[in-house]
Amino acid sequence: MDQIDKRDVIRILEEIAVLLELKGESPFKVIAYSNAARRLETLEEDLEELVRREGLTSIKGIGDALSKKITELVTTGHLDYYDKLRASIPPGHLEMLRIPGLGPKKIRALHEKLAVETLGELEYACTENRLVELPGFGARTQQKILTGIGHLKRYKERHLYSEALIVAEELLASLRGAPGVLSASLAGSLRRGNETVKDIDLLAAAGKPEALSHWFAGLPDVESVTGRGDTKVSVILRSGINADLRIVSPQEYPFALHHFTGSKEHNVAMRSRAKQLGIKMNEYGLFRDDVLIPCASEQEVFSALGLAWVPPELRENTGEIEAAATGVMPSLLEMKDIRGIFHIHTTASDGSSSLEAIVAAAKKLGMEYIGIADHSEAAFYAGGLTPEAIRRQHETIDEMNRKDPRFHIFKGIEADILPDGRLDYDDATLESFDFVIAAVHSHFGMSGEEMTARIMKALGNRHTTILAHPTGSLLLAREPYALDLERIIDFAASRGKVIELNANPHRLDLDWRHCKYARRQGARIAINPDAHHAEGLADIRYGVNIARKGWLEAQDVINCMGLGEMKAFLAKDRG
DNA sequence: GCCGTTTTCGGCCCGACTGTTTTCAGTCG
Repeated sequence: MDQIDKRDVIRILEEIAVLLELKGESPFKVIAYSNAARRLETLEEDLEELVRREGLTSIKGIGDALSKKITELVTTGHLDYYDKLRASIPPGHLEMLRIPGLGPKKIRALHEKLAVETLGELEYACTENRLVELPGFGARTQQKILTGIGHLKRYKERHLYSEALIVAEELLASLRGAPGVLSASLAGSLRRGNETVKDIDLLAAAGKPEALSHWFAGLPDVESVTGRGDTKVSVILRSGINADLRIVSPQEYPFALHHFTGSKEHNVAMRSRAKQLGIKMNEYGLFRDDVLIPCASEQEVFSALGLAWVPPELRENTGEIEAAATGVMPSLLEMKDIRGIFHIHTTASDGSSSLEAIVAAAKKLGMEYIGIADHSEAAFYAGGLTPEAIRRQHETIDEMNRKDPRFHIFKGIEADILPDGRLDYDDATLESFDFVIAAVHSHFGMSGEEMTARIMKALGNRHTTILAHPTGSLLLAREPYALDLERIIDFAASRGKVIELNANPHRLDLDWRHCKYARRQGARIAINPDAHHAEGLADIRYGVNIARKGWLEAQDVINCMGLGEMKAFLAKDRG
């Protein structure tokens, strides 16, 4: 019997929903499965315990059929229904759902008419111009699919930072406990905190490299070994992520740590600086006239080149070396600077945690205040709030604020930016909030000019406090919409509007590449988890990471205001 | 698939866009 935990059950239910969609089942049946998965996500009781006492059907959204299936999964580790369903659908069809413009019906048509089962076959059919003649398809659809396949192929080679980090931190912990390891660290883009990474780079200092290399290749997480020498092991992990371990001597370690952290561009610039100083630099050390300059730490490596230590996040050759040469580095934002969290959804719209659960989670994170922002009315799909629902929510919040004066809940809304740039709700309703987050959730396809004008109009609205996820991109899934971001940032800065750095690990939008610009223009940033459940509040750490990468300091980020300052800030904003 | 003081069948998931059509199916948020 395979061991199955709650997460597996949730994953399988979600996959069944997708498979049923591909099969052309009733959309309501599909929703029933994904609903059940969501219910389990927020289940407080132990799932196994619940199964044992046959209490599953007491959960709203789980009836006889789902209860039986979940019970089978939990008790036997398998689900016959799921196995058969999976076997009946080509795996390539699941991937195709991620191509914009392709849904279950079109995928089925491609299968029936052209016998397309894999992404490769679909791409080939497009290049052969065979989609053009199919009913319901045409030249533009074919081109759109081809573009989508191109993106998908690029995305497949990369992983979200948050997902790679979990795997990498576990590996690092076991590596540090491995026999003979003196020091170990993450390296590469993961150590630099990039929003997506190609693989996991690890570095270790050890006396006996060949023994450690053997040990690493034999880890239970390792699916297969793609290369193994005395100083480098490359493996594919069970999670599907590639990992490289470099093993060096303790003496080489500081140099190797810098070298394998990169980025390539940073290293090139560092080597060029070293050369100017008559020093040769590589992964084995710094050498003057072929004599090693000993360094016990990365700090000393930088210092030997006349530089202050550069935090890994900044090593992208975007001015960090010049800054380090002056000896003054920015005092980068840290998690401990964050005192409040905005952009949180509750069960009032599409969130899955109650206001009470969110307050508890925020207090646990040491926050002084939060800002609730459920969806506005135009977002029907997300259960947007009617004016009546808003009134009720505000009463609840007022009551909670009265009961606990040491913690404050700000009343906000994530108001849709309508296609013409107006905000959802009339002025009187907007007036009733402490803050308004304006967000684009529809009509992504407009031209850059139109989109820029639309967003600027929304930013010009006196009620708008924050612009949500400014480019709408989803990492490894959806490209940003067309827009002139710099113009928007300039405008936001001139009107005292705040730009969101959405901390959801799938978004991380504002991009770190634009943070520095925003800062220079004087636009303030709000790091918002866009949380849809209480645990989601902790995603703020990913936003802090990106903010650091974007050179932001506590003074640039509104979340660092204390409660009193924030009250004044939002009050002024209303005026 | 689930649900039910409208209760064992028939709702549930709304509206707009896109690209295909010439009145609309499929996709998407």
